[in-house]
Amino acid sequence: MQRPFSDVLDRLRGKGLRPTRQRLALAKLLLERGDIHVTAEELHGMATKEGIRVSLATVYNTLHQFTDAGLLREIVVEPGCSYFDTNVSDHHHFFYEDSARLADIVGADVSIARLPEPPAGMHVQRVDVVIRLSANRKG
Amino acid sequence: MQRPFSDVLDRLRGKGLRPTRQRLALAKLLLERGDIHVTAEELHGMATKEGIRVSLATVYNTLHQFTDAGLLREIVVEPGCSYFDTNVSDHHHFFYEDSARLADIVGADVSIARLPEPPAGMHVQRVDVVIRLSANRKG
DNA sequence: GTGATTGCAAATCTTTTGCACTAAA
DNA sequence: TTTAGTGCAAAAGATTTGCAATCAC
Repeated sequence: MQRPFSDVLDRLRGKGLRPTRQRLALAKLLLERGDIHVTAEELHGMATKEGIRVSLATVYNTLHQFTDAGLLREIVVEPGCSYFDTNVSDHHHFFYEDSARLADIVGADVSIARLPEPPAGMHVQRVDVVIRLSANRKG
Repeated sequence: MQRPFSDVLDRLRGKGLRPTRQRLALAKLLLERGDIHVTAEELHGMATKEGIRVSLATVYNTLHQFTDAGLLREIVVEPGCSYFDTNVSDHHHFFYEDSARLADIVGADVSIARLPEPPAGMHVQRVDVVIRLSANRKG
């Protein structure tokens, strides 16, 4: 599952994104560690922790460039904060309301039996399913 | 479907919300005109247009009080802006990405065939399905 | 070199909050 | 009266943008 460094570089190049120091470092953080969901703030924190110097503005810009390039998927489940998902395949999410965490649902575990016809002149861009979870009351 | 004024008043009272001039006016705007989806800014605009003087801060507070009381449902589909839905029954949404509009999907038109088991100690609070639509390319 | 990218700080946008004032019960 | 609710302006977050400095090619 782990891809070699040169692959990240190629993936950026393949999308027409110049592989700058910052983009490479962020791409490695994001794409070489399985499926994760991060906010811009969190990714900035991860970078800082690893000694990568990058501004928060660049993190935001980079996340959106990666999203536009199809390397990430943006998910909004709560007001005031976007998550970015490194899993860009067709899948849905659990959202833990108590901890504000997202988790992927294995594709086959949710299936939509019937989809309504999209209105005339429209086509379906994407279907998002979010299952919101709370902790059971103790006792 | 249209309920009389006194009913709005009773609904507020029933929820323990003191029926102030502002709350009554906003409740009438929201609850006496079928199913709608509004942002705080839009509702404030609607109120202003009808000559109802109410501050944007009060609109925000009121929307959240109504949501907590179960009179509205909050929906987030894009970063930086919440919608409030007057339809609080179980249903899902179309989201028109081009115009940033929401529309209800009739309940029976979407059905989820299989739901994954919620993780241990968790229960499902709500399932949100958003079908994102774009206009077809002309030509 | 040259144009794309970055960093910073300032700007923007949505939403929340503190607090004196007003109104409902 | 007494307490909840309102308005305003200021604060708080998340995100974006302008622009000079820097980097990839």
